[in-house]
Amino acid sequence: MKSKKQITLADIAKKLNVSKVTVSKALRNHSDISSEMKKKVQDLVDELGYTPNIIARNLSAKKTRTIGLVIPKINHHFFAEAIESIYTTAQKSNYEIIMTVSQENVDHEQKHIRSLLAMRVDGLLISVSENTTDTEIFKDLKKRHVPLVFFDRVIEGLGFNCITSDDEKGSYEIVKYAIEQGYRKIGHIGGYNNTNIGKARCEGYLRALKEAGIEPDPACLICGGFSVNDGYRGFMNFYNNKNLPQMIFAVTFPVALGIYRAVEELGLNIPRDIDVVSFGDASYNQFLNPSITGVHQPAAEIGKAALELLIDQIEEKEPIEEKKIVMPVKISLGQTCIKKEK
Amino acid sequence: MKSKKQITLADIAKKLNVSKVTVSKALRNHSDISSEMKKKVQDLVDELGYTPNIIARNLSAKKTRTIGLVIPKINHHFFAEAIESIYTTAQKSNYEIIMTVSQENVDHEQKHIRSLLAMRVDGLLISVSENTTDTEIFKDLKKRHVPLVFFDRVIEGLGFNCITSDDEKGSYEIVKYAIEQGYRKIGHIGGYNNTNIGKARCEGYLRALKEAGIEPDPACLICGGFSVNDGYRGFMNFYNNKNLPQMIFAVTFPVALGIYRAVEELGLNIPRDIDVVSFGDASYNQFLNPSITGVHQPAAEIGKAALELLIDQIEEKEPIEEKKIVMPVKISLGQTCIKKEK
DNA sequence: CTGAAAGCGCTAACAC
DNA sequence: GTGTTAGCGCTTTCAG
Repeated sequence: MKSKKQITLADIAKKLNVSKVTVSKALRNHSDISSEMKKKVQDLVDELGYTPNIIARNLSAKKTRTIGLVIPKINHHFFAEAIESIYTTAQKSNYEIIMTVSQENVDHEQKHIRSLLAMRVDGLLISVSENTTDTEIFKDLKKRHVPLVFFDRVIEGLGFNCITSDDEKGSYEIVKYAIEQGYRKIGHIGGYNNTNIGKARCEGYLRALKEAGIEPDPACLICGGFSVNDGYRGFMNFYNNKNLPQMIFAVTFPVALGIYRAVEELGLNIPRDIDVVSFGDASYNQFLNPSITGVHQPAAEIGKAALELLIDQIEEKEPIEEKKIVMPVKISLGQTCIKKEK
Repeated sequence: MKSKKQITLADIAKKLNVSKVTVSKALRNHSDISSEMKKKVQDLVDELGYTPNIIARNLSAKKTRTIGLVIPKINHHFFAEAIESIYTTAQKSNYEIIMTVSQENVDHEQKHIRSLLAMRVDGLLISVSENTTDTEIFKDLKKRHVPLVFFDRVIEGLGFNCITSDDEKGSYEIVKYAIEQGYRKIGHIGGYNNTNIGKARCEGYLRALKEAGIEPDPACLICGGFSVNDGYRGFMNFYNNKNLPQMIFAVTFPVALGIYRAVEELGLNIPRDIDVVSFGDASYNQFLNPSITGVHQPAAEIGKAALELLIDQIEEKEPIEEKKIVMPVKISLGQTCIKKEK
């Protein structure tokens, strides 16, 4: 802000022949100040276009009413929706959000956390990158009593509150559903097992298979990331190994899109040649060709709940005890995974 | 941050029996300080887990290396992509972004601008809401010499730099293309004419019609917003008035999706009963049924260019003279708007 | 190479 | 009601 000169409290105090304190209080509508004084101050403020310096205020207040948000990606329907909801919620509660994007990169993630700490945010809302395995930095945050809530991609056991979808159950149910439709050879293009969601979704998948008496075939299980490219690569992998399952359970919606891309490139067809279900969805799913049957994730609710929990923690100053909130999910039917005639 | 007690420069200075200044300089790797001293400082910093207080630094530096970003929506492919690119660019240039979302609401927009100003961001990157008509606040920013760049949804003539897609030309070309495919009765579900993009896209549409000797039919032109719901409502409007064109040019990709939704609900079919082209696209467009033929917008490039321009302005302190950058667009073919046999 | 002093703009605590 | 004093944590002169 390289204006000619920022107007300060002192400027307007001088013009009014009062002290800075009077002006400061008047601005914050303090009961100390007479209403005439308040009016005089307000008028001058409007006239001069004075904008209070929040930085100075925060410095002396030692809090910022600001939340640091760390997410792996923006351009992914789940996160876009969660973020939007976090912003809406923050606005209602009069908090500012400083969002940072790790791009699934651990170094960025750590750098961002440090920046946010340096900016003295009142708390942190984090969804970790797919490569985050080192928990040192979080243990350190715990030691420093930094209010922190993990959402979606969480790290348990560190004493922080976590909010996730019911990953295991959702996965179990969608795979069970596929089995009920007559599919037997069901593959999984999954995430990394070091992430809670990668692991839980894989476990749900395996549980459904076992429960149906289907022996899981390791060759049908590919682990990688959560992006479109990971889905693409995963499918190509199956294809090149001449090991196409009948049905693939994609760990995320973007992974499913990656499968779609690969399938299209290869001149194959869904569901004729290969069928797909996924964990997670998108508002435009209904317009896909074919639309995907999958697990609907309450992204907005998760974002909102995470922020509210964090704010409680910040404001009520309660001792932080690890609490895990699991949001229910449900299957949403599309044009894939239709009953298979044997 | 309600830690037991934040460690400050003074703490580490005392432990080292030197002054705060020495520590401060050592931390910023100032040439004044001996390397032994620097090492001692660094070691203690690591040991104590000291995190510098950026707020205090910013207060005395009178700048923040922070950019304020104001956008109307997140969950819209254009913005999601632009934001992602802005964040990546910011990271490279070592700037922090504070993003705010107006939700297409003018009051929020103004409130956010004021907050960002109060936070003393070094500059502002803005894409205005669809309802923004009052330019007072921007004139005020101009008076205060606040570095500001508009992108996509811009306000011209105020002396700020603007970056947009080539809205008029892109619209002209897609409509011209539709005409070449044999469509004559072409409608437009457009945005508000008080926005640059709504206006320019409508103008391009009209120019193409006129050039082809087609008299524009006012009944085929519906103005509204840029969202999925606006597309839905627009289409229902046509339908209820029993005035369906052969082809609709949607002002944005979400508007096109709204049309898709309405069409599906009514049991109609694209392109059998009604055809659609749109301005803007999405990475998942290729998987839509049918995929849309439309104008491809370089969202990431626009975001990047906007931020770079802003940073130049902030750092070079050049006098700000209005500059308008128009990014070229191109038609991307999908499954709609296929040659029509008369 | 190091440090003392002053100040960034605001607020809390306590007088007057 | 209003003002004085004393910081918040850091940086920038400018002496030493």
